[in-house]
Amino acid sequence: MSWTDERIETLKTMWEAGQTASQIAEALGDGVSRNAVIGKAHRLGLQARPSPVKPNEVEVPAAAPAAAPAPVAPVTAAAPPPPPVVSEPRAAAEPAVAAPAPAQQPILRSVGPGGFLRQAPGEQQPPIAPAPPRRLVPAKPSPEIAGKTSLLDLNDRICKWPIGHPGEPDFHFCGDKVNPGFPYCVEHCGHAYQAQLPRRDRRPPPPLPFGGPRVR
DNA sequence: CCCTGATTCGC
DNA sequence: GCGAATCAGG
Repeated sequence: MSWTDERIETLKTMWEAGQTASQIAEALGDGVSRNAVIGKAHRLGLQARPSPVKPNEVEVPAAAPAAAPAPVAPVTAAAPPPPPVVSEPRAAAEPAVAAPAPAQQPILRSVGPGGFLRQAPGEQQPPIAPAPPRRLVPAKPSPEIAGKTSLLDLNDRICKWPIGHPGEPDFHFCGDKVNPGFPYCVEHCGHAYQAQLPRRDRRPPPPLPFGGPRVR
């Protein structure tokens, strides 16, 4: 796949929104690597953005007046404006009730009242999986959702648990790192994969993140 | 280890 | 122009 205008625009927008190169690469899909994104971003001229390995360029050789570049601000040059870095709370793990979520050393599997084993996720389908929203997929990433985990940011390793409701301005996804092998993070796996009680004893409907009355 | 962006360089 | 390889910091 080549760099079409749309893909370049997506790259630009996401890059400027502070998305990482990996996120952009996976959002673009089609085997676009992180390096491809970075390379293209640089070629497009849009670079900047704090790099972990490029903190600053101190320019104080001092004793070289002839080769010294022009002074910048004669008056108060000691405080350059801070870069507009929107520190992205990409993993706002809810403090919550500290769900233990004992990983999965043995396969995560619940036992029903009759003593039968339930299927573990991965063996078939999750019993309760939030349905993805239909429609309402912004064609262009908008700055409104910058910082939030939008649909564009979904990939194989971040939690796809929806936060809020589709259509709401702040609708986004959890975005935390997934519990490996699951589509959700450890905490939300605990919400998604619950042992089902027999139908007779199950009065309240399952806590679907979509559809049902507002959770949280 | 994982992650990040920057740079290089052969294609 | 492109992007894998590589580098280097967190």
